[in-house]
Amino acid sequence: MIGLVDGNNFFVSCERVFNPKLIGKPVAVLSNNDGCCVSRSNEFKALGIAMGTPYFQLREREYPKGELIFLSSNFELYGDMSRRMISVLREMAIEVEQYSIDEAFIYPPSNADLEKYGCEVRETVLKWVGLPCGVGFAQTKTLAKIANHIAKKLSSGVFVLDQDSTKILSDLSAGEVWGVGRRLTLKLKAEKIFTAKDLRDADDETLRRIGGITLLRTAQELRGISSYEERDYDEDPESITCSRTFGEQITDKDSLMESIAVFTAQAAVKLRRHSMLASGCNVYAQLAIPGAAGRGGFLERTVVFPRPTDATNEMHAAIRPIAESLFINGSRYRKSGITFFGLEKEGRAYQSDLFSMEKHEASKSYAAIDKLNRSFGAKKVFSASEGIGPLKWQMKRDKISKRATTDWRELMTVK
DNA sequence: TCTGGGGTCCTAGGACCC
DNA sequence: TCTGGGGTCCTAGGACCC
Repeated sequence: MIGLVDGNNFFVSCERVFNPKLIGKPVAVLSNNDGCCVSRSNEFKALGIAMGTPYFQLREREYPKGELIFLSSNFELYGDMSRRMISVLREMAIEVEQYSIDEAFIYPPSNADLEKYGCEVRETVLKWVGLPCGVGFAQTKTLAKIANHIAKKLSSGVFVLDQDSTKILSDLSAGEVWGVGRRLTLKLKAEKIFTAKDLRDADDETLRRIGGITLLRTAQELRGISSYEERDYDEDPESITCSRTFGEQITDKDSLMESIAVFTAQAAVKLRRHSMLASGCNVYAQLAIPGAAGRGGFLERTVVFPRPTDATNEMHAAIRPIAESLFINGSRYRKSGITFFGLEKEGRAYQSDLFSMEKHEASKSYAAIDKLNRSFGAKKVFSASEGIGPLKWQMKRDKISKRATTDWRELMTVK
């Protein structure tokens, strides 16, 4: 049996740990730039406001003043709380596969009474970390996801799906199954596949035709046959991205180049954290097209580095001349970003690198720079190309809470 | 007139996830 | 006027190799 532990309303719950006044109230955490609601408390959900609703729409609606509480996202806090939750799970399970910031698959000890064990896991996470979660057990990951959904509606917060699941699957629409999104739901409807049970019992050829091998695997999982390879979600990534929508749109070349330099530097920090080298990157800018709801208008360039590298200055040098061609005079830009690809572990490339001495020196200085920036706060040491004044395109986060667990200067004070 | 088969690697695009 | 960011997997097609 596989278990899925999933934090309830995760970002909101993290905020409540350090601000108990938020308990019992309708609270939502907003995406970057205070764009839209990405995490909602139960009280907020009860008002019928959907996930992803733009914040500006809610500001205009008729709610009594102060009834709804909005917070900017504080990913430093959520990331740290997530690490704490996972470390509790590691103490209690045979194996843990973290799947996302707020959920993990766990393999329970053999012979465990799952109902009881699930409750213990739940209570320990709540007591030690302060976060409520749901725990679901089943034969496969897809079924464990379903068990978890049911668990969250129960007062115990735990559900074991071990008997025949036909009744449960026939009450569940196909679109709610993990791996079935909006597009697939439409295609399935055309084939008269409406419920999770219909999906489970559909014939393989139909499934293969409309959703490829991925959909076939989903159906297998519903049948109780594990079809996902065990994957360690903590292992090294295949690509690393850093991108942001600007706090306000920009029209000048300096700001655009500055933003790309900053995102390059940030992505390079992530790269070095994994001890990896990138062989190149895609760098892009998005034009602000009125009424396009943030879609379209992407300009993109591919840059191949002279050699695989993790040194920010080498990247800046290679990217700058090519990125300049993204700028069109008189255009407005809403976003820019960068994705590193062709990632490899540092040691492997090291041997084939003729200039390894030089490379080694660069790595050492960036290791020192990363350490300084970690100890003394972000952007204490940086390249001038990242901009020295206030950055006018920086994202808006007007309602951010304190980084209560990762910064000494922002600890809670008790009166 | 007749023009193989099998493999790898890379990229772009689509779909999905949280 | 104002709608996030960071990933994964699969597939198809092209380039290239023997």
